[in-house]
Amino acid sequence: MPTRRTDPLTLEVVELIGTVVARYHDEYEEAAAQHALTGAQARVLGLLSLEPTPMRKIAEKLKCEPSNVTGIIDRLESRGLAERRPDPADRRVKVAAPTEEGRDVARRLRESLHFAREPLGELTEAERTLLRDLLRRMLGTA
Amino acid sequence: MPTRRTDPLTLEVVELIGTVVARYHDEYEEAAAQHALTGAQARVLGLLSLEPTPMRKIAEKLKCEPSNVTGIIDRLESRGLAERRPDPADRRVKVAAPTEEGRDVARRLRESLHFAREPLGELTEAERTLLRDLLRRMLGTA
DNA sequence: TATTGTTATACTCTATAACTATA
DNA sequence: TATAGTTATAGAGTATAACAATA
Repeated sequence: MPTRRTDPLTLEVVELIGTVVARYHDEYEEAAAQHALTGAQARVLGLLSLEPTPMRKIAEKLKCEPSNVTGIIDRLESRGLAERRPDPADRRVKVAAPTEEGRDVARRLRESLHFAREPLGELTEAERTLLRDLLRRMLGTA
Repeated sequence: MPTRRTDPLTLEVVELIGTVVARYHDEYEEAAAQHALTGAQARVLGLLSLEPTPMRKIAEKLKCEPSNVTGIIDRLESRGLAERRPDPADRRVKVAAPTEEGRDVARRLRESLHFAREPLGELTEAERTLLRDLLRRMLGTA
């Protein structure tokens, strides 16, 4: 059972993490808006650019109901950034995939996400290693 | 001009931060939902519990248009969690303030935000100090 | 004239429930 | 029967524009 700490140091770290979260979120929305995308559209396009994905799977990754994905893909599709493909193995399934333009937008989107890349440039390699290990332990990854 | 790094170490740290952001966001929404609040309502109630705030100021803190705040405060007010008060110094201004029940909900909300408190319990004090300093430098705070 | 808050409008995201076509 | 995706619906957040009250 982990200790629940309320000392000033822990509270400061919590606040710093809150600041990181807020800044990350703001920069993500801003980058999406530069490409006339909503946050949800940008996230889905990012997913698809990694791998064409069935509608249901997209909902799982977004942690939302499958019915919502229909509209998001509709909007990406109407802008020529994504398309629905049949799954030869299961005719119920529709696999959403980025178009060539969609991949291009996703790439430029990724590049405009300076956050946590430029700021990390301020740290030495040893410091980045340290930060990685601390974050891993916080997240229970290692 | 900071260096834009794309080495594996930096990319892993970026991904870890993305994971932190996602987990933080999910836990926040979940905590809000436990009190039948949306994320936006919970954020505003949290603000008000620190200090009664004019509508316009709330919009600035939320980085949204003032017109949106009207509806959010309306919903908090209809649930008896917040109220609008006149500003004696400027009769155009309406100051939103939490009711006693609103303060109580805000307090319980804060307490249910385990994130970044329990995980930090896994770290020693020296490690938390290190993490604080690295985050500060990343954010340009120090 | 400028500012504060509101209203009206339209769009997107969200969950729920009912539907269809496949399996 | 069960599953994948859709449609229909309703609520909430968002931006924009126009408005009333006050400065």
